[in-house]
Amino acid sequence: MKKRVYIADFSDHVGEEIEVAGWLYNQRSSGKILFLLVRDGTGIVQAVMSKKEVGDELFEQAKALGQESSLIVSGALRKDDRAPGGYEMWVSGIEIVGTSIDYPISPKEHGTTFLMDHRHLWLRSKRQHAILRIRHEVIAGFRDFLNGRGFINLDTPIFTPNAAEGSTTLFETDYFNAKAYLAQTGQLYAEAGAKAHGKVYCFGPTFRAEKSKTRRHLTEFWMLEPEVAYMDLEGDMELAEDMIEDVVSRVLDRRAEELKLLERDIGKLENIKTPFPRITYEKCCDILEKYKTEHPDEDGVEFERGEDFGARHESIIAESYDRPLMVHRFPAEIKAFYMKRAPEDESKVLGFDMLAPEGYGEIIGGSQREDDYDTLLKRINEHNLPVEAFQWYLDLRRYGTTSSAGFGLGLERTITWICGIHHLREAIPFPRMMYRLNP
RNA sequence: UCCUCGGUAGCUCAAUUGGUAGAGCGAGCGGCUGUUAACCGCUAGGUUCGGGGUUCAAGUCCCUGCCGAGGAGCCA
Repeated sequence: MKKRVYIADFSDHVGEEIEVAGWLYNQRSSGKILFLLVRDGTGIVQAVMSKKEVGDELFEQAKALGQESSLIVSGALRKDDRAPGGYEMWVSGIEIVGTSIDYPISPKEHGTTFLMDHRHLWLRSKRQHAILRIRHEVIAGFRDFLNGRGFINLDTPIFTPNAAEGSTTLFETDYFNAKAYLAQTGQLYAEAGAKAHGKVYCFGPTFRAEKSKTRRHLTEFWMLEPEVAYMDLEGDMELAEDMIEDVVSRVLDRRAEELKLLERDIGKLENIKTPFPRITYEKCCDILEKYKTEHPDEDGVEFERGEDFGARHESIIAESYDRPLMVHRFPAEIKAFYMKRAPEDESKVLGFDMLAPEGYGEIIGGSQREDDYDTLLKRINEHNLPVEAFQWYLDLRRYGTTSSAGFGLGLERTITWICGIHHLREAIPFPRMMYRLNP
C-alpha cells in the first residue's frame, strides 16, 4: 500500500513505501543509473532509478522526460547523505501525468525580460518559490500580530469616487457612465472603521499610476493599514516598531531555510530589536548638510531644508543605523492634508516614516490625524480638494471626534528588505509595473 | 517626463580598424551504475528588432521608429 506523502513531511516516513506527486525539476543519468530531482511544492527529492531493477522500458521512458513533466513517483524512502536534502527515493514505479516538452526556463542564466515574460513558470524556480513563501509568512505574521492585539480586519473599497491624497497618480475607470478611481489607500475608510471598532486594519491592493521606473515601485502593490482611535503619534510609532520586530523574528524562526537559499545575511535581521531610533526631520536635515560638507564632490546629495527626501537622502540618513529608523515631524507643506500639526510647531506635522536599514528606504508612512472639524475643513480647502467629496470624512469629526493614528506599510518593500533581494518585482507573484501588464 | 545603456541561435552572450556569423547552456542522437546547474562525443539550429541611408563591402557607421533595462523625479 503506497502512501501519498509531501516532501516536507519525509522525516516521519523513512523506510516506508511512499509516493510523491510532483514535477520533474532536473535529471542526471550515469549509464544504468538515473537521478530524477522531483519537486512537489513543499521540497525537492532525489529519486534514484536503476535500469536493472525497473527494467529497460520504464528506465528509457523516465530518461526521456522533459524538465517540469508532472509525475507520480513511488518507491522506498531512505536517508542518504549523498542526496540533496538528505533523503532519496528508490524508485519502483512512475506514473507520467503530463509531459513537458522544451520547457523554456533552463537551469542556466536568463535575463530579466525573458523571466518576467515567463513569470507564470518562473514561480516554480527555487528562488522565487522561497521569496513567495516568505511573503506568505510576512502576511500571516502581520495578521496574527494585529489580531492578537484585538484589531478587527475591516477592508476598504477598491473603487473610490475621488482622490484621498490628491495628485494625478490615480487610475481612472468607467463606472456605469461615471468615473471611478482605483484606491491609492484605504486609510480614510479605516478611520471610519476605527470609530466603530476602536482598532482596525485594512489589507489589500492599492494602485498608483506613477510613471516611476525604479526597483522600488509597482503600480499595484499591497498595503497594510492599521488605524487606532484615541492613539497619538507616540503610540503609532510604538505599534509600528513592535509589529516589524515581531514579523522579522517570526520569519527568522519559521523561514530559515528560505532565507538561507536567498543567501540573506541573517545577522542583519537579528539586529531588528525595539526600540528603533526616532529622529526628527530637522535632525535629518542636519545629517544631510553635514554629509554634503564632508562629501563635497558627490553628486545627488544636494538638499534644501523643507524638501522631501530622495532615495539617496534616505540611504545617507539610514546608513549609520543597524535597525529601522523612524523620522518624524515633517514639514506640513510636503505631507497630506489630514495629518495633525505638531502643537509645539505648527509648521510640522505629527507624522513619521520608517526607513528600513541597508538602503531599502521607506517601508512605512504614518501619522496622527487632524481631529478638529474646522481645522480639517480649512486644510481640505488649502489643498484645493473638493469639499463635497469629503463630507463623510468630515462627519467623523462632526460626530464623536477623537484623536486617531495609523500608518500604511508597503508589503512588497518590506518583503524585499527582509529577503535582501534587489527588486520589488520578485516580491509579488505577478508584478504590475509601468511597462509590465503581462502575464 | 528626463538622462544613460542595450536589442545577434530557444536562452545567456561573443564577433579586433567596416572584410567568411561563433561559444556555452537548452534540444536531438550516442556513451557512462552515485550524479549534485553531472560529464564526454556528434548533429540540427540565424530575415543580427523594423524602416531608410553611406560604402566595393554593414551585426559593426549615420538617420528614424519600436521594444526593453538601469537611474532621476514622484512615492509605500
